[in-house]
Amino acid sequence: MKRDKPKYRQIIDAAVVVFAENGYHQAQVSKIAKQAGVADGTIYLYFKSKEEILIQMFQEKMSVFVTNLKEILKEDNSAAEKLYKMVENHFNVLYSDKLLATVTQLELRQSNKEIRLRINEVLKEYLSLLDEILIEGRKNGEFDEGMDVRLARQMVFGTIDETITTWVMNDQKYNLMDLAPKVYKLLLNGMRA
Amino acid sequence: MKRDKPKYRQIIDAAVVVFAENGYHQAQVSKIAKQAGVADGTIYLYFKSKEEILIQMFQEKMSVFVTNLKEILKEDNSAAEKLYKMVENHFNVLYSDKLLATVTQLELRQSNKEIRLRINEVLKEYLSLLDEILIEGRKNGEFDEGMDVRLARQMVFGTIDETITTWVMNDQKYNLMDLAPKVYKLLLNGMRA
Amino acid sequence: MKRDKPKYRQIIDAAVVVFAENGYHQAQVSKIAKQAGVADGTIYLYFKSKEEILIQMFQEKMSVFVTNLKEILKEDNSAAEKLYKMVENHFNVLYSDKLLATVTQLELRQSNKEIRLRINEVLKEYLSLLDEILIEGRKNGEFDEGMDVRLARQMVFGTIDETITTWVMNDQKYNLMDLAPKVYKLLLNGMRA
Amino acid sequence: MKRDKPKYRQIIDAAVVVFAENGYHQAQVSKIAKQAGVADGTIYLYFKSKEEILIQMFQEKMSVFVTNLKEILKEDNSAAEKLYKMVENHFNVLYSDKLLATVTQLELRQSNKEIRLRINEVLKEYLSLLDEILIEGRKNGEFDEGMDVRLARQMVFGTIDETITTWVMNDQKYNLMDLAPKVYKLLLNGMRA
DNA sequence: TATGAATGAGTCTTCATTCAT
DNA sequence: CATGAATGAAGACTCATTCAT
Repeated sequence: MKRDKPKYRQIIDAAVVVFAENGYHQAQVSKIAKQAGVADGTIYLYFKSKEEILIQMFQEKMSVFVTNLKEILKEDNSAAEKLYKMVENHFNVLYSDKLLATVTQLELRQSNKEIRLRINEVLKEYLSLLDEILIEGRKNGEFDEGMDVRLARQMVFGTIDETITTWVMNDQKYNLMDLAPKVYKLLLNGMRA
Repeated sequence: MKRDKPKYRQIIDAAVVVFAENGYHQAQVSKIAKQAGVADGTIYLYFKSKEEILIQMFQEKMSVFVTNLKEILKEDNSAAEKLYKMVENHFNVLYSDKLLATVTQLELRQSNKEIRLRINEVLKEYLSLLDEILIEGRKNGEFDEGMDVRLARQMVFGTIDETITTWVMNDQKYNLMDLAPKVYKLLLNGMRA
Repeated sequence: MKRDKPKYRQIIDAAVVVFAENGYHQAQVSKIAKQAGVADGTIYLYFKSKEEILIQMFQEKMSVFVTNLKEILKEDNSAAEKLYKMVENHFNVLYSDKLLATVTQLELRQSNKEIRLRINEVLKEYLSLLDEILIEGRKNGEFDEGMDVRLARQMVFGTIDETITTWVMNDQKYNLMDLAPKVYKLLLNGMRA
Repeated sequence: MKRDKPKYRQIIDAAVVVFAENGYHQAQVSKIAKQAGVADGTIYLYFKSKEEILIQMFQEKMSVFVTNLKEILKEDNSAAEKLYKMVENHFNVLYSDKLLATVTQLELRQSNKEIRLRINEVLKEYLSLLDEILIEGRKNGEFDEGMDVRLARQMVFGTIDETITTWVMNDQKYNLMDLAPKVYKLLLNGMRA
């Protein structure tokens, strides 16, 4: 399996650094290769194209969000508590890896429509897990029974996303983690019965 | 004044079409010129660069949002009602001009960081007006007095933005306007005292 | 006659300024028009093309050299004295009009081969007058009777030209006129019997 | 070292041909690439820009003049003999490579001021060696002790340059080498004590 | 005569990808 | 597996010239 080989990881990690430091359009394959310590051509032994690096990088990194969220879902907590942990986790992953935050919130979005559609595919699993929380909360009366799950999910994700993007655009100069409880409270109110 | 000349408008309108149909990076200046019915060089009599077309187009179109929102603020209504009208207006403007919706939600974001910073400048006026609603509602007790206005604004804008982007990504195949009251209700709950 | 109309002169004078200040390749027709205080299109009522401005400008300015040199030839002096006055005049004209010096020594030479051939045509009259001095001097024994007039002319003109070009390239920071007697002496020696 | 690779030389040689045949402004990079038998992009693996080709080409070719002149200076000859050999060498190098003569005397000068300043830098070494001859001759009494070396150098170089340029402009239709002794004699007279 | 808005041909350079070694 | 030299397609922008007014 290619993904387990050390060069595969080297390249993915190099891509995060190069995208964060140079922006999407200045992230040439040769820069990524240099950062990874391999030859340009070697990239193509592991990835079909430059776009593929981007997508696989996103998949790799998203898997952390998904893995963590699955753990959160397994715990014996209320839907509200799960929601809180989900928000906190989302903030925490990007707060802990500021390069990654820059890449996901800014640079990645400069890719073309087709890539972003594929990125959205990757996001879907994460959003489904979020839906599970929302459905559970609606069923057990924590959230409003008339709540539209799809819209609620868009509110949760849209709010989180906007909050983090603003933080990144402001050069990450305030403490993102301080916002987690406040964002949670706002969102919870929105959905409460 | 260049902005009042017919060719200026022709080019702006052509740019919306070409950006929507081809995406930012496939929107060659020659395509825009052809769509506008002018020579390539004519573009540069009205715009300093291709990027400038994008920014000016955004400014022109954003001014509709701002103008409408200013009207809404003048009316003698509760903050909640103003919020409702704001959401409805935002949805309506993009629902009424589906090409524009594609451009603002998808294509515009492919531009580089610098352009997006300038676009954000334009957005600021709109977001300030939104803040006015939120502050008014907080003051008169409609919204929670402990509410963080900046976060609330990010929730409102983030939710609206995510909702519309999802609609565009789904090829605008459902009726966006149906979502306005529901989105409003979710947001209002979030902020209610 | 077009040459007598005021706009013709305005444009020629503007061209000297614009060529000197911006260099040949940055001397756009629109800049010349602006400097001359006329519309772009007006240029083409007086000149067939941009190249034509250059050539006519050179002709106009060269005529000063020629007129002065004709006066010098008429005077009742030895060939050596005429040569001295010729050198002095050449230096003086360009020393007195530093913009013109920049144009003739640097900017004009950036034009293409065809233009420079036409400029050389204009130079020919001047060089023929120089030949007259050389032939006279050779005939009356002032200069070496075995002297090749064409080569001697190339020495005289080449030396003058190189001297002035060096002065211009050094930002005209020393006094060109001080060099006239020394250059004359060098050249005279070269040709003396 | 890039300069030792065969493609580097191929491109330099192709550039001489293309510049000579088409002139500076009609010497498109794609023409040079075609003439060199490489892809357009390959040019940029060896040269930073089109201008850089010009400058490096000039440096490569000028080095022949300088190398030869250094040899001449080493020989145990009078300053006058060295001057003669210098003139002869200068004529001979360009007489032997008529394409190069066209490029140095005509096409190179069409480049902009900045490039010509860099070209002048390259010339300086050559002119310093010429100065050595002149100073030596002045010291040992061969040349006039009151001679201004800078002016004498400008006479020597200006005369040579003008002679060769005239020869090139006349389509190199007479034998340049025949002029060497005559030019030498003229110059020597100019400087003789 | 004079204007100046409009035209559209023309080119350097970048960089993702390939392939001979 | 790994290399990195070579490829070549693609596009924003300038500016001399025209022509309707």
